[in-house]
Amino acid sequence: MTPDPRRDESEFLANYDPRDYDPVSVTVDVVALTIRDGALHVLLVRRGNAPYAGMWALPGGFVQAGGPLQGTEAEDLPDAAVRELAEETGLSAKGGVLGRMHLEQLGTYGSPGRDPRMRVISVAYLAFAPELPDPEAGGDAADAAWVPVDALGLTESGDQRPGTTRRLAFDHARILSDGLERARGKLEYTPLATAFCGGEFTIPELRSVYEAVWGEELHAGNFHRKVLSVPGFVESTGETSDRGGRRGGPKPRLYRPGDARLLHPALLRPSREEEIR
Amino acid sequence: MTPDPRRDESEFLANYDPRDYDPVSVTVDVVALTIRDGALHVLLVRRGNAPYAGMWALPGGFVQAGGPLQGTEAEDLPDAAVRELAEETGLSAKGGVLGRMHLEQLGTYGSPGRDPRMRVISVAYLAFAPELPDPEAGGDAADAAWVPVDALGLTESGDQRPGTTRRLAFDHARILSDGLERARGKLEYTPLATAFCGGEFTIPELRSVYEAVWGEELHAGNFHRKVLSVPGFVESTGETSDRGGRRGGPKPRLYRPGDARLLHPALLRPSREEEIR
DNA sequence: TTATGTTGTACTCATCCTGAGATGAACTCA
DNA sequence: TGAGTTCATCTCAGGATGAGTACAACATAA
Repeated sequence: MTPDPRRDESEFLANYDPRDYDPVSVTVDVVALTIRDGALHVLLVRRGNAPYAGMWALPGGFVQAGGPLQGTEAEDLPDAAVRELAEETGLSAKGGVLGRMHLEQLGTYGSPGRDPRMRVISVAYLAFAPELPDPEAGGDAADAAWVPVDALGLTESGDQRPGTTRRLAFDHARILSDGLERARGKLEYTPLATAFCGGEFTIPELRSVYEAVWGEELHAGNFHRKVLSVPGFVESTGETSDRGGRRGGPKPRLYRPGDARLLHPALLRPSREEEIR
Repeated sequence: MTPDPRRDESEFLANYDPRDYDPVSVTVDVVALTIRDGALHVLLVRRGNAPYAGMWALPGGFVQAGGPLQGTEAEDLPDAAVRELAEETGLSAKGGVLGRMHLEQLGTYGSPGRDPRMRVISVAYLAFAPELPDPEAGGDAADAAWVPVDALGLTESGDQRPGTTRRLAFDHARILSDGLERARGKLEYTPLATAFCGGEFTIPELRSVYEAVWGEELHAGNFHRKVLSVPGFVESTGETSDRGGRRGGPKPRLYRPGDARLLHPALLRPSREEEIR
């Protein structure tokens, strides 16, 4: 049940006055992940003003509520996430890469006191992107960059280790930790690792995505067999890659994402044994 | 990044006026599931007033923002979920069953127009409860009841089949569908099925939980072997059940929930094959 | 050119997990 | 007493997995 049902609709609207209510702000924050140089990176912006001036934060901002006061259109939550991402990266929201990128809701963070100024409920989104250009600081940000997640010193409990230079504002260390754990899990039972690659990729490239997200090396032969045996994971293009920069070996074959939405059987990560309880 | 960082904190608070902003309301809705007579039930309340008067809805309501206008304490989101559940069931929130019940965030629903009155962002929670007494309609509800989910005619796309008598208000059919799918998945890789049982249970009782949630019969022998072989899923009490009502056979042994938080290896549901793409 | 090291792909093999069925003992009900 | 049901365990075949091996294709250095 959503708001107060004790008045009927027209009566409610006639009697409603926002001044009767304590204000709650709703924002979206985006955990945008990509692979650069074989390492997992997250998009961060640097805050120019208090609170948390100089610290880094996830890109995000207000959801446009829709109404007469600001004169904005009401905006759906995923649209707000893409808009905020576009404002920070300088990429176009609709036609470009951002429109085809994988985006899913991560969770909502609303503890009292998570923003020192006022009550803020933040809906976090998780995005998987292929390699994108360096962002241009825009909007409210003093700076914006793809940052290797290993450089943030995240602990399992959602904090940052003491001594980490890049500190995260608000509860964004927790949100990012949750996003990383979600990403690690998603790679197990969905084909979303292909969302980190471009339109075509080789099996070794796909393997390097898994290794970057999971943080451990995988057995090349078994990975190859597994990917090709799961129906709908990838489909062959018939071509071979001529990308340079490799240190030897035959030209790897090229593949496209398949049409499966779930991997069956799943690709379970080896380290899962230890973190069971 | 959360709100406007262009002013510092004290300046922001001095200049902040909620009348400058279009209002957004934040509610929590709860998908509370339990097993009754071997069938999966969800807690629903019947709306007494417009909009959607006479229709059924998930229990829920406003989050207390905290502030001078209503004079309420700021309330964390899970606390709001438990409070709303307590108001509908008549059970005590803190000490009783509701305090020990499994509760997790399901997702946030904020499409413009999902509430005809105003912009409402709803944070949905998912609860697994052991068998609870019939609820007493309280708070805003005209009626409250545990309803078999099969009687709601839910389709995979989150709608209700035409001809279903109990219609769900707002987008609650979608929220409930998402909650059911989450529950089905959770049973695969977590020991949360035990949250539907009381403190002690038999393997056949646990199996009936899986069968009710997954909607398919399981092989008794294989299920037994699997549950006992997964480390930390259940631990024996050494006792046997003397519960009546069974149609024959030896007295089953009693078990307690174990200390595992994840099932490894997982208990995969057989029907997963068909819904892969 | 040759030698060396690296990489992509394919194969083997022992082990584990799973699904399907069978068995026997314990219990209820007619 | 007999028939039917249920709990618990066992067997067996097939599939999936982890670890290792093999070899050709390629880059680079000697």
